[in-house]
Amino acid sequence: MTATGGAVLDDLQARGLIAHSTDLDALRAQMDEGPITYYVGFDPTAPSLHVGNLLQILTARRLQLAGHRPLLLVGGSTGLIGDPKEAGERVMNTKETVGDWVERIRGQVSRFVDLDGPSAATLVNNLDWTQGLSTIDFLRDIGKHFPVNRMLARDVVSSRLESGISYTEFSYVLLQSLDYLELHRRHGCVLQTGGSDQWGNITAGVELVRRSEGAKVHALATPLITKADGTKFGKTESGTVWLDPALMSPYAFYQSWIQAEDAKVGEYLKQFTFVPLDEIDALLVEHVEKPGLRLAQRRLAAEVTALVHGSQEVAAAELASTALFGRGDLAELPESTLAAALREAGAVDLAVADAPTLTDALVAAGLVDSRSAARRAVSEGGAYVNNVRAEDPELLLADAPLLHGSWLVLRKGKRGISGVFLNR
RNA sequence: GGCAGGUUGCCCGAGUGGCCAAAGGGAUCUGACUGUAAAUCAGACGGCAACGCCUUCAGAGGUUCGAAUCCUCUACCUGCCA
Repeated sequence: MTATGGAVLDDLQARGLIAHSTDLDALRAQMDEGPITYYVGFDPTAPSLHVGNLLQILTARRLQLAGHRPLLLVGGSTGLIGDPKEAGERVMNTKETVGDWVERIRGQVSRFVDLDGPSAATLVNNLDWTQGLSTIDFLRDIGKHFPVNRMLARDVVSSRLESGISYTEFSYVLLQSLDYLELHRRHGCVLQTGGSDQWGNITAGVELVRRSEGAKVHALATPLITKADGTKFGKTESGTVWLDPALMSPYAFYQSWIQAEDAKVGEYLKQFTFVPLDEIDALLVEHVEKPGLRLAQRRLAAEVTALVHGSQEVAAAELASTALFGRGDLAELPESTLAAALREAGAVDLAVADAPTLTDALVAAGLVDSRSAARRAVSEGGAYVNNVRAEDPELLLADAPLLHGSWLVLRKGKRGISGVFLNR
């Protein structure tokens, strides 16, 4: 944890955070000589960062804790262009939208690092050096270093040649490479980190710095985080796991980690938390003995939620989770606890006057997409009221056994929970 | 510019006049088992005032008692020839 200099690379490696790298020994030697400056970039493609980005922020934080200086780049210009992805051409967002997202993401990113002190982080925006750049200068100074035959050979690009790729996206790699060059010139940056999906862009930058400055700079890529079945991590049934509490409640965020698979929970603990490795190993031993207790998942959820939302939110999420998923009788929970738990998990207010039925409530709570789906859930035995399986989709909520006179706990399946507050 | 083929539900992909809300697979959801895990097995999977009705098969129009299926135009994609 307190590794400094180049030893931090051992920690990264032990945590399974290095999937690709340039010359690691040379990097280590340079880090041992003194603090280095490194950068990681985030493109504003959404109003918030997600857990995939979190891994990058935390990796940057680990390096900072080891005494190195982070440059956190939010891509005001690259976000306007769009990194080519296999799925196809990206939707172009307006400059206003991207500008707004840049601000939000700068705010998110800066919470995870120290902005003061000897290894203070600096926030940078690549709009600063692309705004005034003329096309002619760009093509002469940057473009000249990029052989099109090699650009075409890159996996993402070649996979897009069939389906089509715009010149805009094709050019993206030049901009990201330019970022590295600029940061090298302006800040002496000698390391870029990022996800393995960025490896091509990152090494292109390394190459550009070498060609135009004759300098040897470095790169590290974290692995693609996957679930046990090999699919991409960071999605729940409801979509992306966002860091912004406005887009995903801390409770839902906590839940997404609680549901981590046994086969993966150890990896996640190493990659997404600062818990010392020996402590993680000890925890995993315990977890293997008593997997049913889900100790590893609980610790993981608590640690990551604390990093992103703070320990107060962890307490609230834990309280809500224990209350709603615990073995105890819901009716025995004090009203304040129950209400707090349900407000945390998400609750809807319905009026007795509207004579809402179970079907209405399932829809209103967003547990199902349609009334058909609500009826289906009931007929499949997948709908529960106060943890008791419901039989009748037309059940009037007013006739249900209300907790403390006005609350119901609605559940669909194993994990979908919502509260209903019935107004009289 | 010419010729040929294609555009189907979340994705892939059958279907070429009625038996089609549309095969099959994937994803997803639910149940059983269990631990808010995985694997396995089973079921579901357009909507609704629901044994019926409504809206879907790129878009618009047409033929027909009846179209995803036939015709016309438009848009986009692919291959072959210039």
